[in-house]
Amino acid sequence: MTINLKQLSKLLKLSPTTVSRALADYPDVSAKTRARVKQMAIQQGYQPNPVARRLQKGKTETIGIVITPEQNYFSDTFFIDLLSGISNQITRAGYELILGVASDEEHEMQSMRRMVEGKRVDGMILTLIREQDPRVGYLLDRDFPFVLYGRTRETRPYAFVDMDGKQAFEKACTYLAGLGHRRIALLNGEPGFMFPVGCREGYESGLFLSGLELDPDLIREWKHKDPSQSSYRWTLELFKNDNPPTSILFQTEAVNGIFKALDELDLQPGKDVALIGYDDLEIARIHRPSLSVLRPQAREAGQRVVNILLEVIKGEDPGKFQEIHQVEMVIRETSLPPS
Amino acid sequence: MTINLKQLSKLLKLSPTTVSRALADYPDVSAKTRARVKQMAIQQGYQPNPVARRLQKGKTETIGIVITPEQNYFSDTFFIDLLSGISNQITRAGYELILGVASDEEHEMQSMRRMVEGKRVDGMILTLIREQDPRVGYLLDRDFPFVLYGRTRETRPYAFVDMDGKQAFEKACTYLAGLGHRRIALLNGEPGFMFPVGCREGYESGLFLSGLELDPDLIREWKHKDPSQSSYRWTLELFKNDNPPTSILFQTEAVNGIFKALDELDLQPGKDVALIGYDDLEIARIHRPSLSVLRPQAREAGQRVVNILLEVIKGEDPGKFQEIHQVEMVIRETSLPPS
DNA sequence: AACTTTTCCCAAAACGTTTTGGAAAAAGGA
DNA sequence: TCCTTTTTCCAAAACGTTTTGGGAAAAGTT
Repeated sequence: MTINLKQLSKLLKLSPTTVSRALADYPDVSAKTRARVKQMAIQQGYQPNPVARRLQKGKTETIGIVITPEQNYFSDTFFIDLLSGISNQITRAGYELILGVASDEEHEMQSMRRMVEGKRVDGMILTLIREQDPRVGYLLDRDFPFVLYGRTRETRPYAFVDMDGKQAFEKACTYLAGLGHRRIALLNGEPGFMFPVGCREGYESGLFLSGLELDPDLIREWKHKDPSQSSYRWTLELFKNDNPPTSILFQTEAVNGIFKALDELDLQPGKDVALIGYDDLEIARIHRPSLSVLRPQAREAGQRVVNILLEVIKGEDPGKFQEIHQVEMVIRETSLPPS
Repeated sequence: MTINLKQLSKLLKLSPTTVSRALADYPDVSAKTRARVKQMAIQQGYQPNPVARRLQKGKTETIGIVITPEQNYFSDTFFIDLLSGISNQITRAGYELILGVASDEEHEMQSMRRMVEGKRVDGMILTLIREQDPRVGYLLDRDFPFVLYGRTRETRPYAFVDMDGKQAFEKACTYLAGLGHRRIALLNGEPGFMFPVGCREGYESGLFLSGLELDPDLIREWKHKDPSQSSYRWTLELFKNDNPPTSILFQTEAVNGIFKALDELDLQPGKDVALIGYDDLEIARIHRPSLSVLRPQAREAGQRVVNILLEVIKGEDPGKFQEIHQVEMVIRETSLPPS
C-alpha cells in the first residue's frame, strides 16, 4: 500500500491542507516548509490518488477516443503515429486516454455515448470523419468538448485539425503534369468519408492549373471492404482504356493491389506508370522501386489535437481552433517523366 | 448537467441510501420501491458518477495496456482483433481501458509504472512478451494483478493466455511433409521475443515427426527493424543454397518481402514454393494466389485475457489461469505438393 | 505602543457514491 | 395480547483529495 495525504501530513506534523497546497505550489506556504514537504513526498513516494482528485475537481482528467477496425485505418503506421502523438501529449498533461473499439457505426456511437453520458471523459477525439457525421451533431447539441481529426459538413463552429488533402493532391498533380504527364488518374478513397472530397478537389484544381482536361474515366473510388472494387481491379480496368493513364494518384493503403495489377499488365511502376501515394507507409520506403508519397505529419497532428482539446475543455471557443496542416511531398523512385 | 443520486432521492422522497441499494438490487428494499426507483432512474437518465463510485469502492474499474509502435505489431488486423476482444469484454464488465503508447522498452516500462504506481488501474494486460521481460518481474514483485498475452521465462506462477505456436508450426510442418516436401524452411520472428521460441520448437518437432533432418541453413531469424535482415533479403539468400527449400514457414507479416523475392527469382508462390504464414492478415486472403495460413483467434484470446484479469483482480490465484489456445490451419492456394 | 498588513497555517466543507449499523414498522408466533 | 422475527428504510461515516474561509503570529507603520 502506498502513502496517503493524511499519513504524509501526520509524518510532517502539518495539516493535510498545508501539504496539499505546498505540493501545488500555492504562495501561502513558506518556502521552507514547501521544500520540506516536497522532499518528504518524494522520499515516501507519495502520489495523490487520481480518483479522489477527480472527484473533488469535478473533472475526469480523461479523454476518449473510439476506433473502428473495419475501416482499415489501423493498417499501418499512419494511425499509430497519430495515436502516439495523442497519447504522449495526454500523458504530459497528466490526463488519461481511454479507448473504445467499435465494430461499426452503431457501436461507435454507442461507445461514445457511454463515455459522454456516463461522465467518463472530459472530451472526445474523433477520427475517420464522414461527410455527414452524426457524432459531431450529437456532441455539439450537448455542448461537449471535442476535436476532430478531419472535417465534416456542419455549419456550426467546431474545433478540428485536418490535413490539407486538397493542397497535397494539387501539388502531386501539378508535379506530375510538370514532368510531362498528360493522363493522370486518381484512385480516390472510400466515398462517404470527408477526406477523399478534398483529394478530389486538389486533383481537379491541379489539372486545371496545369491546363489539363478532366477525364471522368480516370477517376475511381476504391472501397476497401468490397473486393469487387479493390484497387487491384480498378487498376486493371484503368488500363483497358484506349488512352490509359501514365500516372496514378492514390492512397498508399491501396498500393499492393496497384503493384500487383501493374505487374500482371507488364508495366513497371515508376518507369511505365508514375505513382504517388498519400501516406508514407513502411511499404513505400521498403518497396523497390520505392514509392513517392505525400507525407502527412500524423504525430504532430495528434499532439495538436490534444492541445486544442485541452483548451476547449478549459472553456475556450472551439471555433478558434481550426487548423489545416500542410502535407509534404517525398519524391522517390516512382515519379519519373512519362516514357 | 445530469442528475445526481441526492437529487434523484429527493425526487423519490427516499434517502440516497435506499435509492443506491434499490438500484444495486439489495434484498432489503421492497420490490415495490425498487421498481419505482428504477423507473425514475431510467426516466431521469440517472447514471452513478463513476469517479465517486471508484473512490468509495477503492477500485479504479480500469485496466491498462501499453503498446509500442516500433514493433510492427500493429501492422494489421491481428492486433486490432486482440484489442477489439479486450475492449468489448472490458466494456461489458463496466470497466475502462486506458491506453499508453510507448516508443521503446524504456518508455513502455515508464508508462506502465505511471499506471500502476499512480493507482490509475486495477490491472495490466501485457503483450509482445520478451524471453526476459522485466515487466513481469516488476508486477510480480508488487503483487499487482496482470495477465500476459504470451509467455515469458519466469518461474513464479502468473496468468497468461498464449497461442500454441508450437502446435501450429508442428502442424504446418507435418502437413507440408505429408505433401512430399523434404526441404522446409523457417523464417522465424524476431529473436528476443518469446513467441518465435515456440515456433521453432514446433518446426523442429514437425520435422522430427516426419522423419526429416534439421538443416540449420534453412532457419533464419527475421528482424523487422533491420533492413539488412528483411524477409526479402533472407528469402533471396535462402535460394542461393545449392539445395534450396521447396517450402517456407513464416509470420505473415513478412509476406511482402517473400513474394517480392520469389518474383525476382522467377519462382511462383504455391507452385514452385509452398508457403504457410502465421496470422490470417488481410493480404493473405486478397493475394493471388491466396496464402495458406495458421489462424490464431485473436479476438477470443482478447476476451479470455480480460475475463481472467477480472478474476485475478478479484483475488483469484493467477497460477490457475494459464491457457494455451490452439491455432487452426487454413489451407488456401500456396500449400501444394512440391513440383 | 498601538494599529495595519503580510505571512503562514489549518479546520471544515465539499465532490457523489457505497457501506455500516441501526431503528421503526409490519408480520408472525404463542 | 405480548413477544419475537422479519421487512423496510435511513443517518452517518467513509473513500482521499482540493477549496473555502478564516485566524494566529510575525512583520511593518505611525
